[in-house]
Amino acid sequence: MDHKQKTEQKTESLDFIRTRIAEDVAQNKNNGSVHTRFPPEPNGYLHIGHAKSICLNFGVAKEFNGKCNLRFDDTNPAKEEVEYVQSIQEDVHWLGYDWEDRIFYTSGYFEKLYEFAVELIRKGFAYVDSLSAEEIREYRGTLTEPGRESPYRNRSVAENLDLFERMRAGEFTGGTHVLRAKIDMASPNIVMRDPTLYRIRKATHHRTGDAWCIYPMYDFAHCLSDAIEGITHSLCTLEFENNRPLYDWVLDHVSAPCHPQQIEFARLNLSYTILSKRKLLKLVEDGYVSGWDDPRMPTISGMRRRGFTPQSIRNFCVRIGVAKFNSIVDIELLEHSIREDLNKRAPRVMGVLQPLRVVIENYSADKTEYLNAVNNPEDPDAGTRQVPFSRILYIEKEDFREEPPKKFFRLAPGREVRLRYAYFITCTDVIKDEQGNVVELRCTYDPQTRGGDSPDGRKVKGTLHWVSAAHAVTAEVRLYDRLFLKRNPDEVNGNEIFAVNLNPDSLVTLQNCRVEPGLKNAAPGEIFQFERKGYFCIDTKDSSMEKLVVNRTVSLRDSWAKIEKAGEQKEKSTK
RNA sequence: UACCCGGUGGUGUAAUGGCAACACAGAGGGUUUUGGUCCCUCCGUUGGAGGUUCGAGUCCUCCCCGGGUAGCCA
Repeated sequence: MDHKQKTEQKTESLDFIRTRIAEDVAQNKNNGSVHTRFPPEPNGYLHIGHAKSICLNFGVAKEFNGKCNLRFDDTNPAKEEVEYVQSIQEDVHWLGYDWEDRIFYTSGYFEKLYEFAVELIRKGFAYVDSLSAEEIREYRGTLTEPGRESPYRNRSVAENLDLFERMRAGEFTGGTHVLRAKIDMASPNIVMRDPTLYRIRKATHHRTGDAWCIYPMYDFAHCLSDAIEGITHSLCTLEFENNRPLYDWVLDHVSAPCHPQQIEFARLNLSYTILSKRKLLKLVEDGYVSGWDDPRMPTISGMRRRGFTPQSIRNFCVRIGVAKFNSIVDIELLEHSIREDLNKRAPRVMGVLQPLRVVIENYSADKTEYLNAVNNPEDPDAGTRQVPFSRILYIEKEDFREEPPKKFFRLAPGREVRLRYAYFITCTDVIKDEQGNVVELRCTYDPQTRGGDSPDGRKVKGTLHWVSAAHAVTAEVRLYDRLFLKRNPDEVNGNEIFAVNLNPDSLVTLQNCRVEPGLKNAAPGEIFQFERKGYFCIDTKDSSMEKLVVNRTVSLRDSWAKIEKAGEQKEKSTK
């Protein structure tokens, strides 16, 4: 095989959905066009699981020169709210996708759907049932036994038409009648045992108000909405697999404008994370988090506030792939995706989270120098900045150990380290309070090492970040961590609920952090790397000119923490 | 236990009858003024048993295991 053949064969591999769509296009199905849709129900905020679906639907459309619609699947007035339809639009846009003028609502099709229902009745494929909900359940049979036909199943077309019209007119109270498809009560697929198509719901709809009191069920509305919009490929999650025969049945029994192909894929599961709208709502309602946009939430709005970038989420969605296997993706992959993106784009600054005072004894008290610091070693175009240095500094508490363990390269009594972009300093004395806590370090600096290099070529193993006490800005820093302690938060004993697995330390707030003076003018939402600590962003809700509030998006990888942990475990096992 | 859908390293995805690939995680090493980044090495013969074939993760049969489905939710 020559080189050319090799590179030609090395085409990007397609997932099973794209493979299938590519085949359809190759066979000129739908005249070779591709049209998808993202159809959220506006009953909650979008989360990272929805991002997978958004990236898939909008991504597929773009790759095949097609279009993707945004459609609100709003057929249940009891659960849906305008707040959600607004947040959903904001989130999809923020992720970087555009539906142009193609924003639709299933509720916008209510009249057409009604007509399709009438068509079904006329053809003898639907009937009004007057059994109660409980009776319908009893008649349905079980997973292993066939169902029984409703005594109302053989009403005449005229009677069905009349009843359905009166249902619409509001003559009946909720629960007294439903419209059902006439399919097969003995079907091994329970979905096909005369599924309900319409139910009476005397509730105000967020868009249609009180214009309707009958609302179509998902199985009836969804396939027809797809057909009305000329969708070619209707991508949905695995739990609708059993519903596909019904999707096809409805389209085959009315004069639908086209027949989209439903394809199911596995929804996203993330370790240490809950992705169920019902449970996320519970976290919000019961006050476990501050709201849908709490930075610990896996919602798009929460992740945005936490400091995630749209690019990182899109990259993540590409990496996880699309398949039919129910799997759990490691949260580490998401963390890697955001670190990777932020590493390239986040300006570096120095911020001390837990300040320890350091006095440079041989440095003049009335002197301030401005030292040159690189803004981003990954991006030469990011330039440099000047950071002030003076006699009194803060360093990170954890960067000093009175009795340094093996492999600890940071500051200790008598030891010399480098202050980043500044000088080598040597610890000469340790000041403690009455309780024995270290409250201040006395150090000397070597004027020859300005900028961080020694003319005599001597090496130091540690480089510490620092800020000048007189120039620093005080900030509140919110350290966010995983919301749950267990890989699978649903794993509980007896009748406990998932909330028992909440991580009590998912938010640690530090009040007296000191950051470089340049951050005073940072705008809400701006992202930074605090060198050696992690990626942070200015909180968009609580930060102000008076009080800087900074969120930790994700820590840097910390190989010292690993070494230390391994050392501790080694000690444990030898004891 | 009726029907439907799945099983490839610790995790997630590739390989479309022809040398099991990529990423994450983990371990080890190198570079380094971030214990970051970057670079290198190591870590699976595809749930099991048969069969077809020159050749099987891929096709066939049986078995085992996992998920979904009994809303007037989506």
